Amino acid sequence: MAATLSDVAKRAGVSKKTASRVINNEDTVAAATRRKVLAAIEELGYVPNEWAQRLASGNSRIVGYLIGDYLSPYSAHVLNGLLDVADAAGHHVSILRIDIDDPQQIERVITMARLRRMEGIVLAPPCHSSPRLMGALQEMAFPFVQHSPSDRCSGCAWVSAADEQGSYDAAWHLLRLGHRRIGFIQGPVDLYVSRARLAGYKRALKEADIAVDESLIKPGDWGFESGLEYARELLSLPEPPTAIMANNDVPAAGAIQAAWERGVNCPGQLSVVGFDDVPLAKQIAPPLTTVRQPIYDIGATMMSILIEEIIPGIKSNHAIEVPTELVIRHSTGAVRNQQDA
Amino acid sequence: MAATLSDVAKRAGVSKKTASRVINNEDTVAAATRRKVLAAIEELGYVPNEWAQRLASGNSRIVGYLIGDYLSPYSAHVLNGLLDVADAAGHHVSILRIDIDDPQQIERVITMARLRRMEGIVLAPPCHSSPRLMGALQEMAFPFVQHSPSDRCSGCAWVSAADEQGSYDAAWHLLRLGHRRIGFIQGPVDLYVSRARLAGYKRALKEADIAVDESLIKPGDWGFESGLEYARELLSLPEPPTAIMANNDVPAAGAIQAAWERGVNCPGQLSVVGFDDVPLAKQIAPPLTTVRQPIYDIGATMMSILIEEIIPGIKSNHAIEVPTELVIRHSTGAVRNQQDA
DNA sequence: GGCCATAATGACACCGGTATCATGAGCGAG
DNA sequence: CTCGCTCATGATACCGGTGTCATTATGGCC
Repeated sequence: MAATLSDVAKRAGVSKKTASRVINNEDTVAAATRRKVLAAIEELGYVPNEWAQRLASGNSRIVGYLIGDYLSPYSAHVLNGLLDVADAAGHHVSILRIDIDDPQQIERVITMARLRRMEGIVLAPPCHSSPRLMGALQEMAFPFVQHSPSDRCSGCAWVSAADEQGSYDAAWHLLRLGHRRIGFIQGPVDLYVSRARLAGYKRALKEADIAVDESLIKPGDWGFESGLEYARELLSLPEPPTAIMANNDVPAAGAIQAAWERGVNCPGQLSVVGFDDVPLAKQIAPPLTTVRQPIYDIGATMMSILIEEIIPGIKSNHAIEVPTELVIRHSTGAVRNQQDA
Repeated sequence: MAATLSDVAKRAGVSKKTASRVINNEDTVAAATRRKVLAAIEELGYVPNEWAQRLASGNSRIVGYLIGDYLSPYSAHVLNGLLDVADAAGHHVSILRIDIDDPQQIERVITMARLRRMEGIVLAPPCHSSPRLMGALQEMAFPFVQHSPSDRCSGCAWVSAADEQGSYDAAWHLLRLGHRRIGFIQGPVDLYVSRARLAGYKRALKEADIAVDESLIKPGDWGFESGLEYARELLSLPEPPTAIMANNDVPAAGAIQAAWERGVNCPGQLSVVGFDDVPLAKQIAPPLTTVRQPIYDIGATMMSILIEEIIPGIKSNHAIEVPTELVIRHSTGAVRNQQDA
């Protein structure tokens, strides 16, 4: 059906190899020959078969993007960055979705990676909380980059936002507005980012000479429901916080909804700060003050270092922390006097 | 490095073809032989090379997902459905992102599809508004499914939500609450879905004996900003609407924010209805009344019919409309008497 | 004019599988 | 015992490219 390299070669009156040289822009082809081959390609509408090329040349140029569960808006945005860089470099991105808690699925990842002859993998956050998976990958010497570091894997490559600093900045923003009781809704506590962001919050409080009140710190799972639920709990406290920081914009939106539910004005009576700056942040009312991570850039950077350095085995420092930026919108305001509240 | 089929065959003392038979579960292999081969596979840790299999067998099992611009939260959710079905069927999904307005990009799509030997393509909404692309695909007899129909392509396969009916239901919900002036923010007017949803709105108004006031109908582009902007315009009208329907949840959130900006209470003074029921819908305050589309299922259905019927060339009716469901949350309420407003 | 370096090209094996068809073994029937 | 048939298996070509290395043509130099 489709024209093959042999067809092109025959038509141009050259060997397969010479036709191949033209396609790959090798420089040892005479100008006249090149023209003949290009003409044949044009006439036949030839398009090479990538899979045959990859098989023959021995490099698959396929990288995996491993995400726990489903593709979220957040990971979709990371994926945009991954895809742009991968496309430009002629690499494919194969999406692997797994349930990280199921040990069998980890086998499946390894199998898929080998089945598809992937050359490397990008790991989305919850994935590198699995010691089994990390162990298996390291044992196989399988190239990978993590999105955010993990303490189980020292020396591993990662790209991450400056979580601790970002959280610290957000906390100081609230402190400067006069808030003294600041609630904190964490993400999954076994994740590095959750702990880093909590650490930033605590560092800021310490600098401001405010004792950490553990009753104001709640766990969470990055979901909307957890933000909603824990914010309700915080607002029900005998002495509720005047501000809530969430580890992520989605639970921050939950906190705003919790305030709305009971008629607590935001930012009048409750300030809320998120983290990430996903599209949601500016789509809610009030628009959310949040710590912007360059999500797209993190994706692009991970793919760059994976393709350019890690897969070729170039040694370099693959721990990249990118700065965050506090984006002040309308969900935060000066703390009111008690009688106003 | 990795064991090949030849290695397995050698170790098991059989021919490559027999080893291949075992791998593909062909039934003409003696039980004893099968055991030997399986043992060899186990010992060598053999995993077949999918690309070699695909090259040799002549079917690539690759399908494309073509989206305009970037992967949005909405298309990411469609993709989840696509991926689940594709994975189960052993197919790969290759994401193609293009700028639909650039004619050169259309060439690129065709080239990529041929380069990667894709067997079919799923087209996300804005893509089938390009007559050039559709023409090229039809001319090549390239298998594809559209997400939502397009009038430029009669007889083409598509899967879509019941847009007209969903919009009609939403409009009646508002009518029953007593609303007589209902603003409408459309999506891109050249898209089928935009027109279908507008048609449902008009049908409901007609049934309720309400004349369509064109000043209440605004265009839009599915973006948040357009919802915000057009809602501002609607609220600035001398006789503003008491409710706004948007073609999509994102601009509906924009409408809610526009109301918030000027202190218009939602749903007290303004009801807002969206469309799609993306996660955003329940993450805003007030939670959005919207028309739920089974987004994931639409993705899954598109992939199913593409793989099972369209690529094999089985004739059947590939125009599938899936029902929508009105989800009533808190952004809609009974219209108030004028003096309250 | 003869020699050698260099540029251009082709023959052929190979990547890791599958498909076709021939062949040999085993077995029941005549 | 032999024929004919089915079942299991293997030899070999092939998918559509790339890599290696040998070969041929060309040109510069002594």
